[in-house]
Amino acid sequence: MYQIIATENRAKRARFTTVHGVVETPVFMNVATAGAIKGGVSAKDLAGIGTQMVLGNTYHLRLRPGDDVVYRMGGLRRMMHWDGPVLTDSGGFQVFSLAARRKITEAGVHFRSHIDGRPLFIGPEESMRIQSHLGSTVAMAFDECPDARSDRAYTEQSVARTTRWLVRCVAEMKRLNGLSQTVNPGQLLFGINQGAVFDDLRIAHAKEIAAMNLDGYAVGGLAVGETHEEMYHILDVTVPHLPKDRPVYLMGVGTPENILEGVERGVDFFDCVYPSRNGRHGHLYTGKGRLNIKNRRFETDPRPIEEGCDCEACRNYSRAYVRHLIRSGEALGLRLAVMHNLRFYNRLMEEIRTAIEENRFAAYKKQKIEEMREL
RNA sequence: GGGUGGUUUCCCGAGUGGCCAAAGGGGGCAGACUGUAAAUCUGUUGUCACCGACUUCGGUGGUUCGAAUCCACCACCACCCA
Repeated sequence: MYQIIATENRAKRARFTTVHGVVETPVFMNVATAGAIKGGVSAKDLAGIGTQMVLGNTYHLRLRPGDDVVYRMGGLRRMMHWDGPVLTDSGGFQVFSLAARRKITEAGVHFRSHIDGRPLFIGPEESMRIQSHLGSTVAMAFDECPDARSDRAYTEQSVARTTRWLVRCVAEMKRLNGLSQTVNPGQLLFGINQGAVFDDLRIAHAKEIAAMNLDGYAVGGLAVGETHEEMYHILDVTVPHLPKDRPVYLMGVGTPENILEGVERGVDFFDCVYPSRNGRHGHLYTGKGRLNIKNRRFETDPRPIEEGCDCEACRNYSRAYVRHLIRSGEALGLRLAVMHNLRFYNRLMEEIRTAIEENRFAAYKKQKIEEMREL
């Protein structure tokens, strides 16, 4: 159930109620592709930093440990000991990121495993079955995420195929949810809008999938090579054509600024590898901008990563220590850095929600973006 | 005391007459990363007045048009024999 609590222009503050818990939006989902936040952060750690929802991946979990294994272990949520809602991506993004190792057909996509090269086929039905096995709260439709620079002809036929795949996803999910032995009754399905940077294709596709009465709608195929201006423009023209009474999810995005811009354009859900990956690489977020903790200037910096942050790293350790740990390849360094970044993102979303409730999001956003450029 | 091998740019380590400011690795410095093939990848790492010049390969002297590379002596280091 999706309930809008407050709005400010197109920005929405909403509540998404699922069988696995309530999600207050706008929300940033923490990315746990293979069933864990990379960098040594556990589900229990997430509970302590305000994470509401995590994301897992069909392709990765299918390969290892296998969705049948996850199923036998009681589903991804139980296996990773996460009580809250989980969204699983469909493998659609891997059609893009593993472009060199796959072949697309009408039936689906033939991959070669990035782990051992073995063949793997995922089509709409397979993706739904795997996600059902994983026991996620929200399953994503199996789509193709084309490169932002794809030409119009390719994009047109790609979007048309993604739509045909969506019809099959809906049918298969309906079948799975209707089985008496179903793994997780009531699993939700989000559709995905595509169309690269072509306004008319985006709009036509949005209208087409909006009519399919899905549980939520994602805008995919963004932040894959186009400029920020193009991404914001696509949101401007696309989101208004998605159902007002369903959550909107901007897939894979993004930077704190991208998120603020997305919220302003009506987005509820975000996810991105940035906080975890950048954390592992020593790029730490603060309200005044991003700092590369590996830089020499932090060698003897006694301050916490960010003054006033309540994460484990900032409450207990200096920048100098975190710098040393990261540079030394210590697991603790990765963990502290990732925890800090996730806490930063979670806190940003908390502030955004409050700002919308208090009808001052526009001012908050403007000030936040300015402050984040101070470093 | 005798013998053999060695001493290369921050470190390790290639290089045995010109294509060498000198491979490669490490370390250092900086950058990239957006539904995670990513604890990964890229650039850079003698000096400068930097499309060119200068200084450098233990030290000094020599051979040569030309030396990190050849010769002599010296200084250290390693191992072996007394």
